[in-house]
Amino acid sequence: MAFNGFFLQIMKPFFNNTVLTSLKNSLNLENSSPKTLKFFFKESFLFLSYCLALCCSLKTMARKKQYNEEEVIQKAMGLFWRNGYEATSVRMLEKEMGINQFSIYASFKNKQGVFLESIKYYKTQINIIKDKLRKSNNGVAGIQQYFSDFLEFSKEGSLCKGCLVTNTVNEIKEDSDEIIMTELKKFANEIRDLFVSNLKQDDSKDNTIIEKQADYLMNSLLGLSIASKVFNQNQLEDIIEVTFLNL
Amino acid sequence: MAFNGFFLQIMKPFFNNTVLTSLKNSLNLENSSPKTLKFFFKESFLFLSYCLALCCSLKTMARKKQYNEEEVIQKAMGLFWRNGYEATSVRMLEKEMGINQFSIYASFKNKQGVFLESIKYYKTQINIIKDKLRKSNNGVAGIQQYFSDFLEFSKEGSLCKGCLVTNTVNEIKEDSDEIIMTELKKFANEIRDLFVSNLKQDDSKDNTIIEKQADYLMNSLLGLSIASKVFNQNQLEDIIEVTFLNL
DNA sequence: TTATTATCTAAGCAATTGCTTAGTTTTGTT
DNA sequence: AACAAAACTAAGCAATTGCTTAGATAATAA
Repeated sequence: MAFNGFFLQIMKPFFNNTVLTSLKNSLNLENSSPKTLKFFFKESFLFLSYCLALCCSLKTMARKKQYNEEEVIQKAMGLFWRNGYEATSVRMLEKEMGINQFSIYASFKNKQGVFLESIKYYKTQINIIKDKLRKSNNGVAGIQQYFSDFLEFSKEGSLCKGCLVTNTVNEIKEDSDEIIMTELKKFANEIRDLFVSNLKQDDSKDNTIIEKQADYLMNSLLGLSIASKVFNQNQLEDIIEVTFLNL
Repeated sequence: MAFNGFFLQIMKPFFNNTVLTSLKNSLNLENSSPKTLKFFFKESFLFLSYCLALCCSLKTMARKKQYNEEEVIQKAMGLFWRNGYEATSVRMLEKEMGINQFSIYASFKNKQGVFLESIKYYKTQINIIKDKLRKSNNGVAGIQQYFSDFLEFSKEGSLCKGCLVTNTVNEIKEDSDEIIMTELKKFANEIRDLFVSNLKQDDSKDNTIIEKQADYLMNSLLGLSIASKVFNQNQLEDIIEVTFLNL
């Protein structure tokens, strides 16, 4: 039996639009807002009965999703990268992603959700140069190449956008968005671990030196993220050169 | 003849409140908004006659200013430093500075004016450690001490606020506030020049090396501004130590 | 052709923002 | 005590913000 308009009409008085959409898309309540969860438990009996009815609905959807989520997230990531998190409004996202606000909220729940998906996409892209470093097995020279690759990666035409993660860490306050902060710190630690791994390829370095040098390299990378917006290409290359003189 | 309510009443229909306040405080039209200037020129005849009357007003003000501008700017600077420029609303400034919004606009013209005054004050404070570096005549070791002094300077209790200038550079987009960007770049160049000056105390360095090392040090300082918010004290000290191994 | 869902459109909401207004209160001078 | 200006208070404005609603339209399967 198909999930039909009759059931939807009956459920409407109990759930708002985005909840209904969520219900249709998935029964996964993970990350639902407390308000939504509270409402769900409050109407648990009715909810259960409708879920039963929903589970009976086996027919494929009449209309397939038209926009590709990865494509629109890529566009959103670009905007966040150029503008920063706070200065990017949902209306700007709507224009850049090419889908309307309702679809944004239906697919990603809220602005933060769009941003977190953008960070995930950013990770897949920067993984290209991280994998290059991982596979190079080239110790410090590999890390130096990573720095150059990173500068190339952060360019958009003549515009240098720095690192999306570093930009955002410096922009939002820790207490204002813990989820985002946690993700960003995780990301930074992954890069640091990679540096440690490559530094360990030099048997002459003991662990204390390696930890210090890893922090030193992270600091330089943080600096480059900002410097890339202010210094010219020659200066940036010189900075990398001097950075690696004694490693 | 005193500047009295009669003149003020007559001028009121031609000027808004903040212009009237400005008129009373000063005849300096520098940095007046184009709208204000246009209005001034538009009513130049009337304006000139009132200026004449104003110039005749020799009596001292009945009531002295009660709040100290430097004190309130110091408080504003602290807020901008902790929160960032955009995340600091005028209502928050009002609370922190302890004066009402009208007085803020009367004294500083707009939010940007408050921020620019805050940057000026920030400069007077960081000049303490810049002067220490300038007078130390201690080459690279003096610069290293400056790094440590900077970390101490950026602390507020256990909170590390980074560099007010670096924070803001990373937060606002270049095209969104040119006046602020210009001030911030000027500030950075002053510090770089100081580094160059100290590096030159080592006769063995030629100019090319010095320019490279100055950029390298600026990059490290930019990095520290962010790192100071994330890394612990030992890590920061290690970063500085490793940074100066290359010089 | 009909049913169903995806996606859109237009409008709206409450809160926040930078800034202004008009009148009131406070304070210091005469 | 009166006068004059500083500073305050309360309210307001237009624009922007994140997010929601209700109905309409488009696209696909049956």
